[in-house]
Amino acid sequence: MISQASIEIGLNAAIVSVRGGQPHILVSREADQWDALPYGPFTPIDHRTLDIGLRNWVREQTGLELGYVEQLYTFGDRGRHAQPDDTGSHIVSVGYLALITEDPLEPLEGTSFARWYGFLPWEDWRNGKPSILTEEIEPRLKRWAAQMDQDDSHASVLTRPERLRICFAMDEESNWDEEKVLERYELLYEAGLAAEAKRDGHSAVKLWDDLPQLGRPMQFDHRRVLATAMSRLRGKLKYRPVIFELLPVSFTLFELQKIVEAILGHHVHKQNFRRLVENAGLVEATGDVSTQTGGRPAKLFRFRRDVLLERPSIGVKMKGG
Amino acid sequence: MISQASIEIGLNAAIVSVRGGQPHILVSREADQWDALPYGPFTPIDHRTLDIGLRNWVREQTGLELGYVEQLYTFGDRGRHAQPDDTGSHIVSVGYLALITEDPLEPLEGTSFARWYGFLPWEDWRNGKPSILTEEIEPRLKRWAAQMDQDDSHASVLTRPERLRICFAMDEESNWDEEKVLERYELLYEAGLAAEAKRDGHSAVKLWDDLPQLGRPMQFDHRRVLATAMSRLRGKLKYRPVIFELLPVSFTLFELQKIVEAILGHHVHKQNFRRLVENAGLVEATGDVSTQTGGRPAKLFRFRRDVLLERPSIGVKMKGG
DNA sequence: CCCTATATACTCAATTAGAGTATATAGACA
DNA sequence: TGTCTATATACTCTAATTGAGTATATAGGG
Repeated sequence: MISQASIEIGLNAAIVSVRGGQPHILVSREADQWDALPYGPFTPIDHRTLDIGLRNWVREQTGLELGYVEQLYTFGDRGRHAQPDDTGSHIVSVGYLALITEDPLEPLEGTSFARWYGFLPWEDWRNGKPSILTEEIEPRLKRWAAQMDQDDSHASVLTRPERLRICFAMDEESNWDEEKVLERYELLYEAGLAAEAKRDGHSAVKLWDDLPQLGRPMQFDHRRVLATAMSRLRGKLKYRPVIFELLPVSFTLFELQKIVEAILGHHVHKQNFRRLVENAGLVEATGDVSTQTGGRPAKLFRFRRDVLLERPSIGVKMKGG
Repeated sequence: MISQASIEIGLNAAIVSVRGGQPHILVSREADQWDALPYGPFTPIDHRTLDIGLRNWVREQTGLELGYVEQLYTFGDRGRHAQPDDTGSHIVSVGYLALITEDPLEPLEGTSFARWYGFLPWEDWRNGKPSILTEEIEPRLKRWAAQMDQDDSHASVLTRPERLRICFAMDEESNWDEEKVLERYELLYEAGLAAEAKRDGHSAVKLWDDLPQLGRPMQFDHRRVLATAMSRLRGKLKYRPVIFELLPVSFTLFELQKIVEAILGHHVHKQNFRRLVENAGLVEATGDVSTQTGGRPAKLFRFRRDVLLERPSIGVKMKGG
């Protein structure tokens, strides 16, 4: 009698915090289950806007008070494993990115912080090219690109080798683009190399029999949300001063640099980084110094809130070094 | 007996096309009603993803086959006039941006193309600073900034004068930031200067009695979606070659420039624009020339699709001139 | 007092961006 | 035919930005 199944709106948040030089996200972890992002339904009765709804259940569920929050994307095929005969309610999920500082209070029972490069290990180039790329991913992607079935020859304007080149820099001239996190994950999913693809019954998985775990999988489409968050944050860093949402009120320039590197997944040129940050007027000295650095004491800085009033585009653009 | 009202997902699209030097959007227009964006519900039974759903009902409703499509934002307070006692279904709306070329076929009955600067006239600086700013908007915004009520003294980290400075460049040093389209519309709404604010019973409207129409209003929150689309497109132009989605297969560099200027809302330096576009390898000469230009014949170019395989970030960054 | 580790300052070349001048080639029209 | 006008296209110049490197400063540890 009902012409369409009911729809539910799910909000899930990638809540990012850098601790001990590693970016982490808040996950709910249960035995024998993949990790999941904090998730809550949107109830328009209680909350006027999506943002308010998100802040509320995050507070209830984790005890955290979110500061910076940004909507990422709305996915209609949550988990991608809704079957055609599925009569239950359909879930549309709205992904969010939230940033918090290395935090005083521990999250509540059932949730914990997990390293985000545990889920997407090929994204961390701080110690050189990750071996998982050379040893596991690239050989399989090459096989997948060579094997061209009719099924999706029309699926894209680009061929599979071209897509590998763009997303994974799989030839000599190409450069690894740190912002293509989502594109890389989607491509791995499509090639059947993400455990979620197997769960969803994706056809490409039949190519592989002894597939190792390529990054920790997550429930539903949460790894996709995480990849979206990483893409967005890596991009936004370069033209908005969002990085300071991850830092304490006062910090040394080297601490700032380490946080930036943790997010970008590669090193930056130290001297140029200092120049950029200081010339852009992003920070001001507090007058204090930190002697905890192991060498000459470092001046402490704070974020200059006035930059919000100044130039429209400002951030920490910087390529490797 | 039901603990929450049912939720409906609405998809609406800002379908942009430049015709005769003016950007237009497709609207459905009825007598005695404000214009609305093409709107359709998302039915997960029929369409696996939101994008597919969008393309489908746009085809049915307007006869258009969309090419480039990009999700903008998901709003939970659609129309913002849902009352607390509203027992009907709640609508979450997902905004989309779509780009089509100046089109051969006319849209179906009931829909038509409307100039987007008709809705947001203060955004078009191609003929200098719009008079609506100096004569209507700025004096009222100054009054609104000066009048500080307790209601929202805590609403923002920035004061009202600071926000005016950032969004509307309302002092000597500040520059108009063409990408802040959404922020400007939101501020006008908040100041009670958008007709939609009056419709929604916003308290700030009581400041004004003889308020002229500041841009054509739209139904629901559609002018907000349009502003989001304009912001996104103006930004994206600068680092992705999306502009070509609005152009025919072959074009002169001046035609390309005119389209860019139409979107950005200001003029660019002609010689530098040429240099940028050619050096970036965005286009290649077709070998033909166009004598329709009124002066020396102009070489015709086409978009070089190979750029998609090359540099990760490429577009037409260019400030006024 | 030297060694090491980090902080901070400064230099230099290559590239890019903003603004302007100069030249080329069509049609219109005297 | 020649000149005017309008547009197209090429080139110059300067300032700012970026990528990469060298040099110097100041702490603690042995």
